Amino acid sequence: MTPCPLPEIPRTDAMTTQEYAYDRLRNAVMVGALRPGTALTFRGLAQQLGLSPTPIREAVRRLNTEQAIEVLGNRRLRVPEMTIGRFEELVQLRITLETHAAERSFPYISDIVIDQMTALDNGMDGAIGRHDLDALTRMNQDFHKMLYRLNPDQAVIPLIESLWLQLGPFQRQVIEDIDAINVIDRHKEMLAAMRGRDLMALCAAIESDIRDGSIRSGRQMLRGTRVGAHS
Amino acid sequence: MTPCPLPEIPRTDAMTTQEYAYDRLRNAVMVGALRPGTALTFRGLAQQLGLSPTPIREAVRRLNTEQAIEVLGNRRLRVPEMTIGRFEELVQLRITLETHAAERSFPYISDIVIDQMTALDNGMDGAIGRHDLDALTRMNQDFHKMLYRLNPDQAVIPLIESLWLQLGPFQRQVIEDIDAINVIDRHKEMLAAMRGRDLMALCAAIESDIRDGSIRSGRQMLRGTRVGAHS
DNA sequence: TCAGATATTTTGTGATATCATTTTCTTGTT
DNA sequence: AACAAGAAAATGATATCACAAAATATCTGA
Repeated sequence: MTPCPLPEIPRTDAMTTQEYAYDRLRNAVMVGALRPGTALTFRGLAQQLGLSPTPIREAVRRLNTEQAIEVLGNRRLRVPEMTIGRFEELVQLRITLETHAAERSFPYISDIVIDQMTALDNGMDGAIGRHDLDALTRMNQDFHKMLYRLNPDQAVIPLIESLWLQLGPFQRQVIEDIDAINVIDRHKEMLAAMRGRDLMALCAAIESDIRDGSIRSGRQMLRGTRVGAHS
Repeated sequence: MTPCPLPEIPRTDAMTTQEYAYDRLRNAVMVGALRPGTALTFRGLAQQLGLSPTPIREAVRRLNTEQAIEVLGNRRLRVPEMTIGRFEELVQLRITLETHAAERSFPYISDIVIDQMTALDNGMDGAIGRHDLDALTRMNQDFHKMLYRLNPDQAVIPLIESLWLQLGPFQRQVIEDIDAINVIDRHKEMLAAMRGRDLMALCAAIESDIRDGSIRSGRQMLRGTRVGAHS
Protein backbone atom coordinates (compact mmCIF):
# COMPACT_ATOMS: atom_id res chain seq x y z
CA MET A 1 0.00 0.00 0.00
CA THR A 2 2.46 2.56 -1.19
CA PRO A 3 1.00 6.06 -1.05
CA CYS A 4 0.49 7.78 -4.36
CA PRO A 5 3.59 9.51 -5.63
CA LEU A 6 3.00 13.21 -5.46
CA PRO A 7 5.95 14.80 -7.25
CA GLU A 8 7.73 17.26 -5.04
CA ILE A 9 7.72 20.92 -5.95
CA PRO A 10 9.71 23.85 -4.59
CA ARG A 11 8.21 25.61 -1.60
CA THR A 12 9.07 29.20 -0.91
CA ASP A 13 8.84 30.77 2.52
CA ALA A 14 6.22 33.30 1.49
CA MET A 15 3.91 30.42 0.60
CA THR A 16 1.04 29.43 2.86
CA THR A 17 0.50 25.78 3.62
CA GLN A 18 -2.77 25.74 1.75
CA GLU A 19 -1.09 27.25 -1.28
CA TYR A 20 1.66 24.66 -1.18
CA ALA A 21 -0.81 21.82 -0.91
CA TYR A 22 -2.81 23.24 -3.80
CA ASP A 23 0.21 23.70 -6.02
CA ARG A 24 1.52 20.26 -5.27
CA LEU A 25 -1.74 18.44 -5.82
CA ARG A 26 -2.48 20.51 -8.88
CA ASN A 27 0.89 19.71 -10.35
CA ALA A 28 0.37 16.02 -9.64
CA VAL A 29 -2.92 16.04 -11.55
CA MET A 30 -1.57 18.24 -14.32
CA VAL A 31 1.40 16.03 -15.17
CA GLY A 32 -0.67 12.90 -14.74
CA ALA A 33 1.07 11.51 -11.69
CA LEU A 34 -2.31 10.26 -10.52
CA ARG A 35 -4.09 7.80 -12.78
CA PRO A 36 -7.75 8.32 -13.64
CA GLY A 37 -9.88 6.67 -10.99
CA THR A 38 -7.35 7.03 -8.21
CA ALA A 39 -9.12 7.20 -4.84
CA LEU A 40 -7.98 9.66 -2.22
CA THR A 41 -9.02 10.89 1.22
CA PHE A 42 -8.55 14.25 2.90
CA ARG A 43 -6.84 12.74 5.88
CA GLY A 44 -4.72 10.46 3.77
CA LEU A 45 -3.42 13.39 1.78
CA ALA A 46 -2.84 15.36 4.95
CA GLN A 47 -0.77 12.56 6.41
CA GLN A 48 1.11 12.02 3.18
CA LEU A 49 2.06 15.68 3.01
CA GLY A 50 2.65 15.98 6.73
CA LEU A 51 -0.01 18.66 7.19
CA SER A 52 -3.24 19.07 9.04
CA PRO A 53 -6.50 18.38 7.20
CA THR A 54 -7.56 22.03 7.15
CA PRO A 55 -5.35 23.38 4.36
CA ILE A 56 -5.76 20.12 2.44
CA ARG A 57 -9.50 20.58 2.38
CA GLU A 58 -9.17 24.06 0.98
CA ALA A 59 -6.77 22.85 -1.69
CA VAL A 60 -8.91 19.90 -2.71
CA ARG A 61 -12.06 21.99 -2.80
CA ARG A 62 -10.36 24.37 -5.19
CA LEU A 63 -9.29 21.50 -7.43
CA ASN A 64 -12.81 20.16 -7.27
CA THR A 65 -14.12 23.49 -8.53
CA GLU A 66 -11.68 23.21 -11.42
CA GLN A 67 -13.04 19.74 -12.25
CA ALA A 68 -9.66 18.23 -11.46
CA ILE A 69 -10.81 16.08 -8.54
CA GLU A 70 -14.23 14.63 -7.80
CA VAL A 71 -15.68 14.87 -4.32
CA LEU A 72 -17.98 11.90 -4.15
CA GLY A 73 -21.01 11.81 -1.89
CA ASN A 74 -19.71 8.86 0.04
CA ARG A 75 -16.53 9.91 1.67
CA ARG A 76 -13.99 9.56 -1.05
CA LEU A 77 -12.16 11.81 -3.42
CA ARG A 78 -11.34 10.57 -6.87
CA VAL A 79 -9.39 11.56 -9.92
CA PRO A 80 -12.15 11.51 -12.57
CA GLU A 81 -12.40 8.62 -15.01
CA MET A 82 -12.26 9.41 -18.70
CA THR A 83 -14.87 8.43 -21.24
CA ILE A 84 -14.78 8.66 -25.00
CA GLY A 85 -17.49 11.29 -25.06
CA ARG A 86 -15.94 13.46 -22.42
CA PHE A 87 -12.54 13.15 -24.02
CA GLU A 88 -13.89 14.32 -27.35
CA GLU A 89 -15.59 17.28 -25.68
CA LEU A 90 -12.45 18.32 -23.86
CA VAL A 91 -10.32 18.16 -27.00
CA GLN A 92 -12.83 20.20 -28.99
CA LEU A 93 -12.97 22.72 -26.18
CA ARG A 94 -9.21 22.99 -26.11
CA ILE A 95 -9.17 23.73 -29.83
CA THR A 96 -11.90 26.34 -29.54
CA LEU A 97 -10.42 28.07 -26.50
CA GLU A 98 -6.78 27.97 -27.52
CA THR A 99 -7.38 29.25 -31.04
CA HIS A 100 -9.53 31.96 -29.48
CA ALA A 101 -6.70 32.83 -27.14
CA ALA A 102 -4.21 32.92 -29.99
CA GLU A 103 -6.48 35.23 -31.95
CA ARG A 104 -6.82 37.59 -29.00
CA SER A 105 -3.05 37.58 -28.44
CA PHE A 106 -2.19 37.91 -32.10
CA PRO A 107 -1.84 41.72 -32.19
CA TYR A 108 0.66 41.56 -29.34
CA ILE A 109 3.10 39.14 -31.01
CA SER A 110 6.61 40.57 -31.17
CA ASP A 111 9.97 39.28 -32.33
CA ILE A 112 11.16 39.19 -28.76
CA VAL A 113 8.39 36.83 -27.73
CA ILE A 114 9.03 34.62 -30.72
CA ASP A 115 12.64 34.33 -29.63
CA GLN A 116 11.64 33.47 -26.08
CA MET A 117 9.21 30.83 -27.24
CA THR A 118 11.80 29.40 -29.58
CA ALA A 119 14.23 29.10 -26.70
CA LEU A 120 11.61 27.36 -24.59
CA ASP A 121 10.81 25.00 -27.42
CA ASN A 122 14.48 24.10 -27.79
CA GLY A 123 14.63 23.39 -24.08
CA MET A 124 11.95 20.76 -24.54
CA ASP A 125 14.30 18.65 -26.61
CA GLY A 126 16.50 18.38 -23.54
CA ALA A 127 13.57 17.19 -21.43
CA ILE A 128 12.83 14.52 -24.00
CA GLY A 129 16.45 13.37 -23.92
CA ARG A 130 16.32 13.13 -20.16
CA HIS A 131 13.00 11.31 -20.40
CA ASP A 132 11.70 13.85 -17.89
CA LEU A 133 8.04 13.71 -18.78
CA ASP A 134 6.95 15.92 -15.90
CA ALA A 135 9.21 18.71 -17.07
CA LEU A 136 8.18 18.12 -20.67
CA THR A 137 4.53 18.56 -19.80
CA ARG A 138 5.19 21.74 -17.87
CA MET A 139 7.37 23.21 -20.57
CA ASN A 140 4.81 22.39 -23.22
CA GLN A 141 2.20 24.25 -21.20
CA ASP A 142 4.54 27.14 -20.57
CA PHE A 143 5.10 27.37 -24.30
CA HIS A 144 1.39 27.71 -24.97
CA LYS A 145 0.80 30.02 -22.02
CA MET A 146 3.53 32.36 -23.15
CA LEU A 147 1.51 33.03 -26.28
CA TYR A 148 -1.87 33.32 -24.60
CA ARG A 149 -0.54 35.65 -21.95
CA LEU A 150 0.50 38.27 -24.47
CA ASN A 151 -2.93 39.80 -24.28
CA PRO A 152 -2.68 41.89 -21.12
CA ASP A 153 -6.39 41.52 -20.38
CA GLN A 154 -6.57 37.79 -21.01
CA ALA A 155 -9.13 35.95 -18.95
CA VAL A 156 -8.90 32.70 -20.85
CA ILE A 157 -5.90 31.00 -19.26
CA PRO A 158 -7.67 29.79 -16.12
CA LEU A 159 -10.29 28.18 -18.33
CA ILE A 160 -7.68 26.50 -20.50
CA GLU A 161 -5.85 25.27 -17.44
CA SER A 162 -9.02 23.65 -16.17
CA LEU A 163 -9.11 21.67 -19.41
CA TRP A 164 -5.46 20.72 -19.07
CA LEU A 165 -6.18 19.51 -15.56
CA GLN A 166 -9.03 17.37 -16.76
CA LEU A 167 -6.95 15.87 -19.55
CA GLY A 168 -3.73 15.55 -17.55
CA PRO A 169 -4.19 12.18 -15.85
CA PHE A 170 -5.29 10.57 -19.10
CA GLN A 171 -2.94 12.39 -21.43
CA ARG A 172 0.05 11.15 -19.47
CA GLN A 173 -0.42 7.68 -20.83
CA VAL A 174 -0.12 9.14 -24.31
CA ILE A 175 3.03 11.11 -23.67
CA GLU A 176 4.68 8.01 -22.27
CA ASP A 177 4.77 6.68 -25.81
CA ILE A 178 6.97 9.65 -26.67
CA ASP A 179 4.96 10.77 -29.59
CA ALA A 180 6.00 14.04 -28.07
CA ILE A 181 8.27 14.56 -31.05
CA ASN A 182 5.20 15.30 -33.11
CA VAL A 183 4.24 17.96 -30.62
CA ILE A 184 7.59 19.62 -31.07
CA ASP A 185 7.18 19.70 -34.83
CA ARG A 186 3.85 21.43 -34.40
CA HIS A 187 5.51 23.96 -32.17
CA LYS A 188 7.89 24.70 -35.01
CA GLU A 189 4.87 25.25 -37.23
CA MET A 190 3.37 27.61 -34.67
CA LEU A 191 6.58 29.61 -34.50
CA ALA A 192 6.81 29.82 -38.27
CA ALA A 193 3.25 31.10 -38.47
CA MET A 194 4.03 33.66 -35.77
CA ARG A 195 7.10 34.86 -37.64
CA GLY A 196 5.01 35.31 -40.77
CA ARG A 197 2.28 37.00 -38.70
CA ASP A 198 -0.17 34.52 -40.20
CA LEU A 199 -3.14 34.07 -37.88
CA MET A 200 -4.86 31.37 -39.90
CA ALA A 201 -1.70 29.29 -40.04
CA LEU A 202 -1.15 29.79 -36.33
CA CYS A 203 -4.60 28.55 -35.45
CA ALA A 204 -4.20 25.61 -37.82
CA ALA A 205 -0.91 24.69 -36.15
CA ILE A 206 -2.47 24.90 -32.68
CA GLU A 207 -5.33 22.71 -33.76
CA SER A 208 -2.91 20.16 -35.18
CA ASP A 209 -0.82 20.32 -32.04
CA ILE A 210 -3.83 19.54 -29.89
CA ARG A 211 -5.12 16.82 -32.18
CA ASP A 212 -1.76 15.10 -32.51
CA GLY A 213 -1.53 14.68 -28.80
CA SER A 214 -4.92 13.05 -28.80
CA ILE A 215 -5.03 10.58 -31.67
CA ARG A 216 -3.16 7.84 -29.89
CA SER A 217 -5.17 8.16 -26.74
CA GLY A 218 -8.35 8.14 -28.76
CA ARG A 219 -7.31 4.86 -30.30
CA GLN A 220 -6.47 3.42 -26.94
CA MET A 221 -9.88 4.36 -25.68
CA LEU A 222 -11.76 2.68 -28.47
CA ARG A 223 -10.90 -0.66 -26.96
CA GLY A 224 -13.06 -0.03 -23.91
CA THR A 225 -15.47 2.48 -22.58
CA ARG A 226 -13.13 3.59 -19.86
CA VAL A 227 -9.43 4.07 -19.55
CA GLY A 228 -7.26 4.14 -16.49
CA ALA A 229 -7.85 2.45 -13.15
CA HIS A 230 -6.20 -0.74 -14.28
CA SER A 231 -4.98 -2.12 -10.95
CA MET B 1 -22.16 50.30 8.34
CA THR B 2 -24.79 47.89 7.16
CA PRO B 3 -23.31 44.57 6.17
CA CYS B 4 -23.50 43.63 2.52
CA PRO B 5 -26.84 42.20 1.52
CA LEU B 6 -26.30 38.56 0.68
CA PRO B 7 -29.59 37.36 -0.80
CA GLU B 8 -30.93 34.37 1.07
CA ILE B 9 -31.20 31.04 -0.66
CA PRO B 10 -32.92 27.82 0.35
CA ARG B 11 -30.88 25.44 2.45
CA THR B 12 -31.66 21.74 2.44
CA ASP B 13 -30.76 19.42 5.28
CA ALA B 14 -28.45 17.30 3.16
CA MET B 15 -26.30 20.35 2.53
CA THR B 16 -23.02 20.85 4.32
CA THR B 17 -22.26 24.23 5.80
CA GLN B 18 -19.44 24.83 3.34
CA GLU B 19 -21.76 24.02 0.46
CA TYR B 20 -24.36 26.44 1.73
CA ALA B 21 -21.83 29.21 2.18
CA TYR B 22 -20.49 28.58 -1.32
CA ASP B 23 -23.92 28.58 -2.93
CA ARG B 24 -24.98 31.70 -1.12
CA LEU B 25 -21.85 33.69 -1.88
CA ARG B 26 -21.79 32.44 -5.43
CA ASN B 27 -25.38 33.48 -5.94
CA ALA B 28 -24.63 36.89 -4.51
CA VAL B 29 -21.81 37.44 -6.97
CA MET B 30 -23.74 35.95 -9.86
CA VAL B 31 -26.76 38.19 -9.53
CA GLY B 32 -24.58 41.19 -8.80
CA ALA B 33 -25.61 41.74 -5.21
CA LEU B 34 -22.04 42.76 -4.48
CA ARG B 35 -20.68 45.73 -6.37
CA PRO B 36 -17.30 45.55 -8.06
CA GLY B 37 -14.63 46.58 -5.58
CA THR B 38 -16.54 45.49 -2.50
CA ALA B 39 -14.13 44.57 0.30
CA LEU B 40 -14.78 41.52 2.44
CA THR B 41 -13.10 39.51 5.18
CA PHE B 42 -13.30 35.85 6.06
CA ARG B 43 -14.36 36.58 9.59
CA GLY B 44 -16.79 39.22 8.54
CA LEU B 45 -18.54 36.83 6.21
CA ALA B 46 -18.51 34.14 8.86
CA GLN B 47 -20.18 36.46 11.33
CA GLN B 48 -22.66 37.70 8.78
CA LEU B 49 -23.71 34.16 7.93
CA GLY B 50 -23.54 32.97 11.53
CA LEU B 51 -20.91 30.35 10.77
CA SER B 52 -17.38 29.58 11.79
CA PRO B 53 -14.56 30.78 9.57
CA THR B 54 -13.61 27.28 8.42
CA PRO B 55 -16.39 26.59 5.91
CA ILE B 56 -16.27 30.23 4.78
CA ARG B 57 -12.65 29.88 3.87
CA GLU B 58 -13.34 26.85 1.75
CA ALA B 59 -16.20 28.58 -0.01
CA VAL B 60 -14.24 31.76 -0.71
CA ARG B 61 -11.22 29.81 -1.94
CA ARG B 62 -13.44 28.05 -4.44
CA LEU B 63 -14.85 31.33 -5.65
CA ASN B 64 -11.34 32.68 -5.90
CA THR B 65 -10.40 29.77 -8.14
CA GLU B 66 -13.36 30.69 -10.33
CA GLN B 67 -12.12 34.29 -10.56
CA ALA B 68 -15.23 35.47 -8.75
CA ILE B 69 -13.44 36.88 -5.70
CA GLU B 70 -9.92 38.20 -5.35
CA VAL B 71 -7.80 37.18 -2.38
CA LEU B 72 -5.43 40.09 -1.95
CA GLY B 73 -2.00 39.72 -0.44
CA ASN B 74 -2.81 42.09 2.39
CA ARG B 75 -5.59 40.59 4.34
CA ARG B 76 -8.64 41.46 2.36
CA LEU B 77 -10.97 39.82 -0.08
CA ARG B 78 -12.45 41.82 -2.89
CA VAL B 79 -15.01 41.56 -5.63
CA PRO B 80 -12.85 42.34 -8.68
CA GLU B 81 -13.02 45.72 -10.35
CA MET B 82 -13.94 45.84 -14.01
CA THR B 83 -11.83 47.45 -16.72
CA ILE B 84 -12.68 48.12 -20.33
CA GLY B 85 -10.09 45.66 -21.56
CA ARG B 86 -11.16 42.86 -19.27
CA PHE B 87 -14.80 43.48 -20.05
CA GLU B 88 -14.16 43.19 -23.77
CA GLU B 89 -12.24 39.96 -23.22
CA LEU B 90 -14.99 38.44 -21.11
CA VAL B 91 -17.69 39.30 -23.63
CA GLN B 92 -15.68 37.87 -26.52
CA LEU B 93 -15.04 34.75 -24.48
CA ARG B 94 -18.72 34.36 -23.74
CA ILE B 95 -19.52 34.54 -27.44
CA THR B 96 -16.85 32.01 -28.34
CA LEU B 97 -17.75 29.58 -25.58
CA GLU B 98 -21.50 29.83 -25.80
CA THR B 99 -21.66 29.43 -29.57
CA HIS B 100 -19.31 26.50 -29.17
CA ALA B 101 -21.63 25.03 -26.59
CA ALA B 102 -24.65 25.56 -28.84
CA GLU B 103 -22.87 23.82 -31.69
CA ARG B 104 -22.01 20.84 -29.53
CA SER B 105 -25.58 20.62 -28.26
CA PHE B 106 -27.17 21.16 -31.64
CA PRO B 107 -27.63 17.49 -32.57
CA TYR B 108 -29.49 16.90 -29.33
CA ILE B 109 -32.15 19.57 -29.83
CA SER B 110 -35.67 18.15 -29.64
CA ASP B 111 -39.16 19.59 -29.78
CA ILE B 112 -39.62 18.80 -26.11
CA VAL B 113 -36.63 20.91 -25.12
CA ILE B 114 -37.79 23.76 -27.30
CA ASP B 115 -41.11 23.69 -25.49
CA GLN B 116 -39.40 23.69 -22.10
CA MET B 117 -37.19 26.59 -23.04
CA THR B 118 -40.17 28.47 -24.42
CA ALA B 119 -41.96 28.02 -21.12
CA LEU B 120 -38.93 29.25 -19.21
CA ASP B 121 -38.64 32.25 -21.49
CA ASN B 122 -42.28 33.13 -20.90
CA GLY B 123 -41.67 32.93 -17.17
CA MET B 124 -39.09 35.65 -17.52
CA ASP B 125 -41.73 38.15 -18.52
CA GLY B 126 -43.27 37.65 -15.11
CA ALA B 127 -39.98 38.35 -13.39
CA ILE B 128 -39.64 41.57 -15.33
CA GLY B 129 -43.14 42.58 -14.29
CA ARG B 130 -42.28 41.92 -10.67
CA HIS B 131 -39.03 43.81 -11.11
CA ASP B 132 -37.34 40.78 -9.58
CA LEU B 133 -33.91 41.21 -11.10
CA ASP B 134 -32.34 38.37 -9.12
CA ALA B 135 -34.87 35.91 -10.46
CA LEU B 136 -34.55 37.38 -13.93
CA THR B 137 -30.81 36.82 -13.95
CA ARG B 138 -31.16 33.26 -12.74
CA MET B 139 -33.88 32.43 -15.23
CA ASN B 140 -31.86 33.91 -18.07
CA GLN B 141 -28.96 31.70 -17.11
CA ASP B 142 -31.19 28.68 -16.75
CA PHE B 143 -32.49 29.34 -20.24
CA HIS B 144 -28.99 29.24 -21.68
CA LYS B 145 -27.90 26.33 -19.55
CA MET B 146 -30.86 24.26 -20.65
CA LEU B 147 -29.51 24.42 -24.19
CA TYR B 148 -25.88 23.81 -23.33
CA ARG B 149 -26.71 20.88 -21.11
CA LEU B 150 -28.29 18.92 -23.93
CA ASN B 151 -24.93 17.46 -24.82
CA PRO B 152 -24.61 14.66 -22.28
CA ASP B 153 -20.81 14.92 -22.20
CA GLN B 154 -20.65 18.70 -21.94
CA ALA B 155 -17.71 20.08 -20.04
CA VAL B 156 -18.24 23.69 -21.02
CA ILE B 157 -20.80 24.87 -18.50
CA PRO B 158 -18.41 25.33 -15.58
CA LEU B 159 -16.25 27.49 -17.81
CA ILE B 160 -19.20 29.58 -18.95
CA GLU B 161 -20.34 29.99 -15.37
CA SER B 162 -16.95 31.34 -14.42
CA LEU B 163 -17.46 34.05 -17.03
CA TRP B 164 -20.94 34.78 -15.75
CA LEU B 165 -19.50 35.13 -12.27
CA GLN B 166 -16.91 37.58 -13.46
CA LEU B 167 -19.47 39.65 -15.33
CA GLY B 168 -22.18 39.40 -12.70
CA PRO B 169 -21.33 42.28 -10.39
CA PHE B 170 -20.86 44.64 -13.31
CA GLN B 171 -23.68 43.38 -15.49
CA ARG B 172 -26.15 44.04 -12.73
CA GLN B 173 -25.81 47.74 -13.22
CA VAL B 174 -26.84 47.23 -16.82
CA ILE B 175 -29.89 45.15 -16.11
CA GLU B 176 -31.10 47.75 -13.67
CA ASP B 177 -31.80 49.94 -16.68
CA ILE B 178 -34.27 47.25 -17.78
CA ASP B 179 -32.88 46.84 -21.21
CA ALA B 180 -33.73 43.29 -20.36
CA ILE B 181 -36.55 43.40 -22.87
CA ASN B 182 -33.97 43.20 -25.64
CA VAL B 183 -32.64 40.03 -24.10
CA ILE B 184 -36.04 38.47 -24.28
CA ASP B 185 -36.41 39.27 -27.94
CA ARG B 186 -33.10 37.57 -28.62
CA HIS B 187 -34.37 34.55 -26.78
CA LYS B 188 -37.29 34.44 -29.20
CA GLU B 189 -34.77 34.52 -32.03
CA MET B 190 -32.86 31.67 -30.48
CA LEU B 191 -36.02 29.61 -30.15
CA ALA B 192 -37.00 30.30 -33.75
CA ALA B 193 -33.58 29.18 -34.95
CA MET B 194 -33.88 26.04 -32.87
CA ARG B 195 -37.28 25.24 -34.31
CA GLY B 196 -35.86 25.61 -37.81
CA ARG B 197 -32.83 23.54 -36.81
CA ASP B 198 -30.66 26.37 -38.12
CA LEU B 199 -27.29 26.32 -36.38
CA MET B 200 -25.94 29.46 -38.00
CA ALA B 201 -29.01 31.45 -37.01
CA LEU B 202 -28.83 30.05 -33.49
CA CYS B 203 -25.23 31.13 -33.04
CA ALA B 204 -26.03 34.54 -34.49
CA ALA B 205 -28.88 34.95 -32.03
CA ILE B 206 -26.68 33.94 -29.11
CA GLU B 207 -24.03 36.40 -30.16
CA SER B 208 -26.62 39.18 -30.42
CA ASP B 209 -28.04 38.19 -27.05
CA ILE B 210 -24.65 38.51 -25.42
CA ARG B 211 -23.76 41.73 -27.19
CA ASP B 212 -27.08 43.39 -26.42
CA GLY B 213 -26.52 42.89 -22.75
CA SER B 214 -23.17 44.57 -23.05
CA ILE B 215 -23.52 47.64 -25.25
CA ARG B 216 -24.95 49.88 -22.57
CA SER B 217 -22.40 48.87 -20.00
CA GLY B 218 -19.63 49.36 -22.51
CA ARG B 219 -20.82 52.91 -23.09
CA GLN B 220 -21.03 53.57 -19.39
CA MET B 221 -17.47 52.42 -18.97
CA LEU B 222 -16.05 54.63 -21.65
CA ARG B 223 -16.50 57.58 -19.34
CA GLY B 224 -13.88 56.28 -16.93
CA THR B 225 -11.38 53.51 -16.63
CA ARG B 226 -13.23 51.80 -13.85
CA VAL B 227 -16.82 51.21 -12.95
CA GLY B 228 -18.38 50.35 -9.65
CA ALA B 229 -16.97 51.13 -6.22
CA HIS B 230 -19.03 54.30 -5.98
CA SER B 231 -19.35 53.96 -2.23
C1' DT C 1 -17.16 -21.86 3.55
C1' DC C 2 -20.15 -18.13 3.46
C1' DA C 3 -23.69 -14.69 4.71
C1' DG C 4 -25.35 -11.48 8.05
C1' DA C 5 -24.94 -8.87 12.26
C1' DT C 6 -22.05 -6.35 15.40
C1' DA C 7 -18.02 -3.89 16.89
C1' DT C 8 -14.03 -1.16 15.71
C1' DT C 9 -11.75 2.09 13.00
C1' DT C 10 -11.62 5.61 9.82
C1' DT C 11 -13.35 9.65 7.76
C1' DG C 12 -15.59 14.30 6.77
C1' DT C 13 -17.26 18.26 9.00
C1' DG C 14 -17.16 22.26 11.53
C1' DA C 15 -16.06 24.88 15.72
C1' DT C 16 -12.36 26.48 18.64
C1' DA C 17 -7.76 27.97 20.19
C1' DT C 18 -3.32 29.89 19.29
C1' DC C 19 0.07 32.61 17.03
C1' DA C 20 2.11 35.93 14.07
C1' DT C 21 0.74 39.95 11.13
C1' DT C 22 -1.53 43.55 9.91
C1' DT C 23 -4.67 47.04 10.48
C1' DT C 24 -6.71 50.54 13.18
C1' DC C 25 -7.11 53.49 17.00
C1' DT C 26 -4.89 56.34 20.38
C1' DT C 27 -1.62 59.30 22.00
C1' DG C 28 1.94 62.63 22.10
C1' DT C 29 4.93 65.85 19.72
C1' DT C 30 5.99 69.53 16.65
C1' DA D 1 -3.73 70.90 12.70
C1' DA D 2 -0.67 67.37 10.89
C1' DC D 3 1.96 63.61 11.52
C1' DA D 4 4.64 60.03 13.52
C1' DA D 5 4.97 56.44 17.13
C1' DG D 6 3.11 53.18 19.96
C1' DA D 7 -0.86 50.42 21.86
C1' DA D 8 -4.91 47.81 21.10
C1' DA D 9 -7.94 45.24 18.25
C1' DA D 10 -8.89 42.50 14.33
C1' DT D 11 -7.46 39.22 10.91
C1' DG D 12 -5.57 35.15 8.38
C1' DA D 13 -3.50 30.66 8.92
C1' DT D 14 -3.44 26.25 10.70
C1' DA D 15 -3.37 22.67 14.17
C1' DT D 16 -6.46 20.35 17.24
C1' DC D 17 -10.81 18.62 19.15
C1' DA D 18 -15.44 16.63 19.16
C1' DC D 19 -19.05 14.53 16.89
C1' DA D 20 -21.74 11.88 13.65
C1' DA D 21 -21.71 9.05 9.70
C1' DA D 22 -19.66 5.75 6.98
C1' DA D 23 -16.47 2.14 5.92
C1' DT D 24 -14.01 -1.77 7.38
C1' DA D 25 -12.99 -5.51 10.26
C1' DT D 26 -14.55 -9.05 13.35
C1' DC D 27 -17.47 -12.32 15.02
C1' DT D 28 -21.40 -15.55 14.91
C1' DG D 29 -24.24 -19.20 13.16
C1' DA D 30 -25.54 -22.03 9.68
